Amino acid sequence: MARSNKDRTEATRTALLDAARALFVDRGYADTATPDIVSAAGVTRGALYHHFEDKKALFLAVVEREARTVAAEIEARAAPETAARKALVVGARGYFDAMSQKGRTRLLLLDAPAVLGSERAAALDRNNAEASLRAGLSNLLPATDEAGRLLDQVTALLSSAFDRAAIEIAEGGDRAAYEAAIVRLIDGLCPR
Amino acid sequence: MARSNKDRTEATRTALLDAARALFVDRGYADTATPDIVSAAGVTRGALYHHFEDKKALFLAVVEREARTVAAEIEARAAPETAARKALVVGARGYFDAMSQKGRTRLLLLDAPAVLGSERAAALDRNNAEASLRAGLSNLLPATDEAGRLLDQVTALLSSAFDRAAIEIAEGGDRAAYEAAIVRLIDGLCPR
DNA sequence: CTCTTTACATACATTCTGTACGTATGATAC
DNA sequence: GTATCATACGTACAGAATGTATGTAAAGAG
Repeated sequence: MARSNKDRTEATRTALLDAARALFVDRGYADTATPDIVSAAGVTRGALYHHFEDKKALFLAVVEREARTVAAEIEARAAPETAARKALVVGARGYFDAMSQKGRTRLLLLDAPAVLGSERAAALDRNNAEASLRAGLSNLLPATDEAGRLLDQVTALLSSAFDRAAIEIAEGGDRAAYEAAIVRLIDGLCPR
Repeated sequence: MARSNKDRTEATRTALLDAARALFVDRGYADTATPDIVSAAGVTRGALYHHFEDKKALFLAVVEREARTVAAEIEARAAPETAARKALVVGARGYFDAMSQKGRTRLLLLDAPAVLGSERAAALDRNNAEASLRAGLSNLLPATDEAGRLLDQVTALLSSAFDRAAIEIAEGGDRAAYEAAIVRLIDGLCPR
């Protein structure tokens, strides 16, 4: 079985990403050791440190892939041409569904900010889930209103509220109540 | 200089807490080694592991003390007998002031959830900063309104928004804009 | 004054991370 | 096709960190 270098790289990298994701989700970043990762992936630590600069870089790659997946799952459900408010509510449901996948809150919302720093984590969000939230809000809020003028800040704050809701739901909180609270927050932003 | 056991314990514990706080703030939990902590505190690792079960327990003690300090700083400014909305705005300013202390966002908002778990971190919040927020909101929102009925959830979401704002401000964001956005969120919750 | 407990100090075992070095195989130039 | 190079690993090692086990001196109790 002669494989091209490209194929080998691809196979090894995804094996590492898959194994690392499973362990990071299960035990958290700090309690996951690289020997366990490579053992689960069926490779050696030499392969890991060949493809990734260090453990943190591997974690970053896992998180980036996960964030893209979440964004894609939400996007897949977005009904086009719906009213701005409805689109936001649908987006909220999609986000909570996506974040219900076991361990995603830990991976994306707890470990990522601590390991990568809040700036890198926030940047990741901005390019994925937060981007669609911003788009939705900009459709809902007229630029003339104060909430519209503060679009960036309001987006960041609401995004954080979404994250907290996702965490609470993942830990057994009342999903309907948190969804209602989010909707109430959004409705409050609309001009009166 | 013959000291009682109580005094020795007190002195050693606070020396450890102070040194650990400074290093955790400066480098983060993961990049702070216990040899460095005890060296800065002028004691040995034996003393550390005598007074604290492990590194995590020391971190928890640091975070608990810090959370109480933040709550106290906010409380100290709270003007009694002001209107509900004004009280919340004053509380917001106090929170942002308190969280402006260098490294507090990292300690309380980034490392604590990752190290202690979101549940323990959330519980810490509930007993400190989040408690006064809840009280303020319960004065502002009538229990008959939806926002009032969802007080617990709304408090959690807003608390998270406060935290995100504090992080952004600490990283150079526009404080006035984030304050305005927070106020706009709160005002939106008031019944129309 | 004796006995026990507390508050440390020291030494050790385990484990992890990152690096240095060696090797085999695919890719490339001729 | 072959010589050369680059890539993709595997292995061995150095350094450091955590937690524990064990020893000791001083405080406290009776």
